[in-house]
Amino acid sequence: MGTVAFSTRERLLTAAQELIEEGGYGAASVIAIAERAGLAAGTLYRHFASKEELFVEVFRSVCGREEHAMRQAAQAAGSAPAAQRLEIVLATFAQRALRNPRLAWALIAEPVDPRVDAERLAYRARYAAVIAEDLAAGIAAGELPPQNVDLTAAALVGGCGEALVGPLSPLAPDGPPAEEIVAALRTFIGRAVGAR
Amino acid sequence: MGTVAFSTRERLLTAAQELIEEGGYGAASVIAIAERAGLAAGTLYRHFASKEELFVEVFRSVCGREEHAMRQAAQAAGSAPAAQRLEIVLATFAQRALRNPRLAWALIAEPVDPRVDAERLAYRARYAAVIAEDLAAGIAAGELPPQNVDLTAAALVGGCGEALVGPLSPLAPDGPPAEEIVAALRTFIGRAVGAR
DNA sequence: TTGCGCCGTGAATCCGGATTCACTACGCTG
DNA sequence: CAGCGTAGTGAATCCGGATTCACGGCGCAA
Repeated sequence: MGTVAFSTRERLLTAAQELIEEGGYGAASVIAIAERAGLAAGTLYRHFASKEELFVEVFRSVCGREEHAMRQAAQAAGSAPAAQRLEIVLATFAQRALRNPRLAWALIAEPVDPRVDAERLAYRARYAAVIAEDLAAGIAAGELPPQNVDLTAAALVGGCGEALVGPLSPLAPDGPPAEEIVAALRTFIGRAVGAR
Repeated sequence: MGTVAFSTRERLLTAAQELIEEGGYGAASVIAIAERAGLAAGTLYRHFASKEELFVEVFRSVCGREEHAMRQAAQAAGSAPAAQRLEIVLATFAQRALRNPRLAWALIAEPVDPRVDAERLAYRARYAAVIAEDLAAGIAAGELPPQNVDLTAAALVGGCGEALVGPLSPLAPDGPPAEEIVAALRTFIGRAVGAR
């Protein structure tokens, strides 16, 4: 007991994620993935119809985790004023990204095959949806001024993403410390949202 | 007089741009580009060391044009209050993008080879620099609250980009009309920047 | 006219990965 | 033990584009 036997499928998924984490999509070739999972290339196809399918699944699991973390943060900040809740939710997103930069970069900005990219789009929309909910609640409560909720949400997600692209980029090793970035981001968010 | 003879090189560049405009990078294969320019594939290599080099050049010329347009808009709005100038500059960016969605999408979001992608990053930074200048001026003039200029600038560029990704996406044909998007964006920008 | 570059040609070739598939190994069941 | 199914193997193959290069014309200068 204790040691769970990981299925081959799972091993392939983690192998892929690890490789992406270390060297981006480029490093995650079928051969490299299989090798890390202790298998031969052909075996991958016993478990996934294609490499792309495997990637999509990795993408989903990681992004799903992020979305979940954001929702949890929102939950936890339940009673705070709307603007603060939004700051907290997006700061959560940013902090998590900064803690695992290479993976975050892969999810946010690195070029990928179109089908995987579609997944990216989808998850951005979901992140935006999380933001939009809180935004709408804040407006309804009279805490925030009326505004185009969907656009503001998209702009916030995009804004945070872009603000992180620099710091996350595998090319630009070290910029300002994470806390500073997050703090500045919170100021930005608070204002953008129309908090007095 | 009047009719300028376009060099073969120029014809290849416009052919590539047109193809990207119509069908994205995927549509711009070496053969398609050469064909549209009225040439054979091999000829492209008499004028560019590689396909990539050609792409980078297209990218630069288009993005350079955008940057120029933004700077001009900033110039023209010279006397307006800082927040308004920023709105105007970014609205210019957005409007131009919305007028040529497929190309804008290719420049802003479509997956490309890393070297071309590097160009994208570089130009985002230049757009951000344009914003940062006005931002800094506004703060110096006491019109805007002090803030992390670079981060705000990046977040604004990213925010506008993301807000446009939906509307621009070749997959999602028609959302709200352009003016509405631009108007909502201006509200967002004004607030994000800290205008009273 | 001959010689020499320059521009252009496009079929043949290269290239880097994904994908296939005939085969082996192992464990289970009748 | 024979039969069968599942998991695994990895060398061979496929694939889609970029890239090469041996081979014309064409115009200019000697």
